[in-house]
Amino acid sequence: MSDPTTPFPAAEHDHRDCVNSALLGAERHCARRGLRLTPVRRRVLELIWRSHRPSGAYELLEQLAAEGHRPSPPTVYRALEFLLQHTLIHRVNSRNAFVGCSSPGDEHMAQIFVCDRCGVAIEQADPSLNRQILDKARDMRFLLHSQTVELTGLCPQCQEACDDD
Amino acid sequence: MSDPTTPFPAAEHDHRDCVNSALLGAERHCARRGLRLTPVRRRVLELIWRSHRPSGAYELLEQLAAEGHRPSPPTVYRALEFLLQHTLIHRVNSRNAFVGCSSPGDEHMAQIFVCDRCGVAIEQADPSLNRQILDKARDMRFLLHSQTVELTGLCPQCQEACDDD
DNA sequence: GATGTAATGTTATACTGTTACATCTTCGCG
DNA sequence: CGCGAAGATGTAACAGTATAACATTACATC
Repeated sequence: MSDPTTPFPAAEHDHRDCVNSALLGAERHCARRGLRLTPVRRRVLELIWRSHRPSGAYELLEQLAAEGHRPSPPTVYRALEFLLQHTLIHRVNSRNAFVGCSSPGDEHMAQIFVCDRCGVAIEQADPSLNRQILDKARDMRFLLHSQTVELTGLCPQCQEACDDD
Repeated sequence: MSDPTTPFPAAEHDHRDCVNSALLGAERHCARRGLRLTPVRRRVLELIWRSHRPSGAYELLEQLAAEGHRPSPPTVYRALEFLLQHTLIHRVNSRNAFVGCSSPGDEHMAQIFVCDRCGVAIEQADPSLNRQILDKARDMRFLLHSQTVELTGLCPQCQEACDDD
């Protein structure tokens, strides 16, 4: 059953839609800004979007190697840097991994919810939470540059699965 | 001038007080719970409290080595694990580093503000921010286990310093 | 003092990320 | 077109972070 009360993707969702819209969004964003979504960068983005689970850099390296490219770490890290810089992906600091950004190219404050069990990470940009953080920083006279807000726990699907055990 | 409007430690604050109260707090907490604050663990905690800047594991290793201990990575990581487990320190995920916890032994949701310029990290447990996060998780039917909230930017002191440049 | 558990020592290795420099592509421009 | 500058990729070596696996020692309890 799909559950509209949670942003977590249903197990049976059509993931091709996710990939397509992510790549389309990235292409549009790059085209508009004259950025070069080169084959490596595009491929890395595609690999990251294979699932909603954050991918590690060396995991991506292996996947590229399996396709015959056999790139070296800097190649992948450079692609990741580009994708990060232009907000096509997010870095999940608590896991040293990378996940597709759901509003590509749009610089924004976001929270990332990561499920301990299935590994799925989803992004939320909750306006009132963002506001609260900005207010708090202002109150502290802290000039905010960037934020890492990562919440880990169990997604709704995995809670049900655990109950069944 | 000390500024009561910010929780960032003033440059000229008496840091011995910080260290003493941290160690005292840790000792009390361990005593009450029958935990063993062994020499290594105590020493690592002390080293972390040398400053308000998060320390890396290998930085701690070097400092221990300078004292003649010459421990190996697992020793330090095990001490860190103990200190983390009992909330005597926090891990700063965005830096792979560790900072002293200001309410030792008390499990709590905290936000960490890290200054890009001076490196100082301070901890805040803002109740309304915590509430907001809990509410958000509840709305999403997400069962929250732990959180990483790290905000980077410029502390008040460093903002002034930058203005002078 | 024997015994079981917790803590530490030791070696090796896995995982994550970067430096430095060479080469190649792309693109604007004369 | 050809040239030069900037951008992107290739390559090799290495730096930084963390853990696995197993041996040994210290400690508490009986």
